[in-house]
Amino acid sequence: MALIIHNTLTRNKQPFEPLIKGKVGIYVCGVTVYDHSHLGHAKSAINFDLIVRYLRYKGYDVTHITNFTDVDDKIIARANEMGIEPLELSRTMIEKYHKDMSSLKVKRADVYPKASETIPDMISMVSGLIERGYAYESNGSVYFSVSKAKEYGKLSGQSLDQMVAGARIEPGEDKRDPMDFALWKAAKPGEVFWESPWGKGRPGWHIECSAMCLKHIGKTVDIHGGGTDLVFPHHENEILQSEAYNDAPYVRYWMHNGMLTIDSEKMSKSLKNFFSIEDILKKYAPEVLRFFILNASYRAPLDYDEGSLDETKKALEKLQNSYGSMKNAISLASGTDDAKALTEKAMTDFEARMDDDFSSREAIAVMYDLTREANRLHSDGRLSKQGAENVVAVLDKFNDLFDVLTDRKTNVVKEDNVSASEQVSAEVSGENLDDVSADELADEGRIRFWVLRRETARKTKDFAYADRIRNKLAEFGIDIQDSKEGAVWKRK
RNA sequence: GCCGGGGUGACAGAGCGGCCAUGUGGCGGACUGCAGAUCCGCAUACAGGAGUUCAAAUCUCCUCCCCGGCCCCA
Repeated sequence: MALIIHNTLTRNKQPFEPLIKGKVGIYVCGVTVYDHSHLGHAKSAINFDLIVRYLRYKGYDVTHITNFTDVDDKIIARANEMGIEPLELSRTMIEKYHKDMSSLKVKRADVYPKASETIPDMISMVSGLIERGYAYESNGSVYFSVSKAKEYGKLSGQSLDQMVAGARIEPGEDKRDPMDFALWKAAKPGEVFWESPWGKGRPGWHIECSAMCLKHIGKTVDIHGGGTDLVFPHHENEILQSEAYNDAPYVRYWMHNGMLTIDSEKMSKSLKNFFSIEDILKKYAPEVLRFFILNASYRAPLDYDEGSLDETKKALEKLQNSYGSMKNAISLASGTDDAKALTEKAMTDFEARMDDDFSSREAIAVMYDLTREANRLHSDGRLSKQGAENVVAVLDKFNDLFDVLTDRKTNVVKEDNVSASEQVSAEVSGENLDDVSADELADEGRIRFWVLRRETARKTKDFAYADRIRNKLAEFGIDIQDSKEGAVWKRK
């Protein structure tokens, strides 16, 4: 089936056709690095992580670019407060960003261009725009003249007339028209600056993305992504600059992720209602966070509140449990059903959902359907070893994209994998349960020993003792569950 | 004010013309020594009003409410 993508430009879903067959150039707006990343940034990164992974899954040769804005008013202001150089601050924050994202298992982009390293490209673009009559210099700054633009507002639906009503010129700006925007800003005393044909200064915000797209992908990029908050004016202005400079369509598909909200309000640094990724990961596994984000539509706003991650954690455990039990069943199942009918349907449905604008939540629903059916086969004793393998293979494919299941080891203690000596020692040994220590249980053999003792106790209907063993091991984070295939233990 | 996106069962969140979403929670049942896991079943769901249609949560119009953007922002 063919992939369709929702394009902000047309506000419709369209079949995806890259400029060059088989290749995709995707540019995703990155962050302004003046502070730690929060959950909202994680949402954007994880949404696009899945999109890129799925494009690769579909066989496209993908070039993924994400920028860092490391030259900006807020960075300068923060650095001044801290008494350090702006680029030093941004360098630290970039490192932190990479660290956070890798702890969330976000795959790296192919290139992370920085504004500070793209200055010459921006300068030549600005010069070109002046030459072509789209921009003008004024007191050391350069502005893009919106009155020269042919199609103002085609992405956001804004019209110039309406915008002009509310716009005003800030003191110290030298614009001819209030809606004009800065391509290059003359340096104020004491600020970082670069030399340019217009004197000392630094680039405006919008120009960096245009320059980076051109440099790393080309005149036309297949997919340009970012948060919905960037649609206007950032992306709108990028279109104006790039199309004026390149004489080519700038972007084929605009993709915008919905904002993460907290108690229904947008999470943002300025509102001070954010949670840093680092803090959240102290309480929850990265898989839980990924699942929370992927278990929703990338385009819709996603509301976070106190209980959402706890609920997500339970929901994910359901899949994880099935994954674990299917893995065990590969060696232990005894039925004859190879589950082919299930797994083939699951794969078809899964891809159909993902092909429909990366509907991850629906794709997840398909996985729940699959595991429910597989669990039923398994508990009815109908699932074969091959069947378990087939189910695991599908879940692994799913997981290559979503990265939410872990290979956490579960261990089955069952008659036919227990040696005679283990059995004897479990029966005759008189060791004291109260002396059990974490050190002892570091040895899996000792865990098996206690699990076997418990089995023996259960056989002789000494349930009080069996329960004491289970409770004792639980104190050390070892969870024992009885199943038809024997006792299963795992470290929590 | 202008431009977008929404209002779905206890809750979270899909679907966008006819058929079961899915998950969490609740209740009942199966299995089990117990626990857990798993399975099965149950619950006045589609903001309100009018219309189109054989058929509407899904299309059209109106009303009400929420969120985002319009300075920076994923």
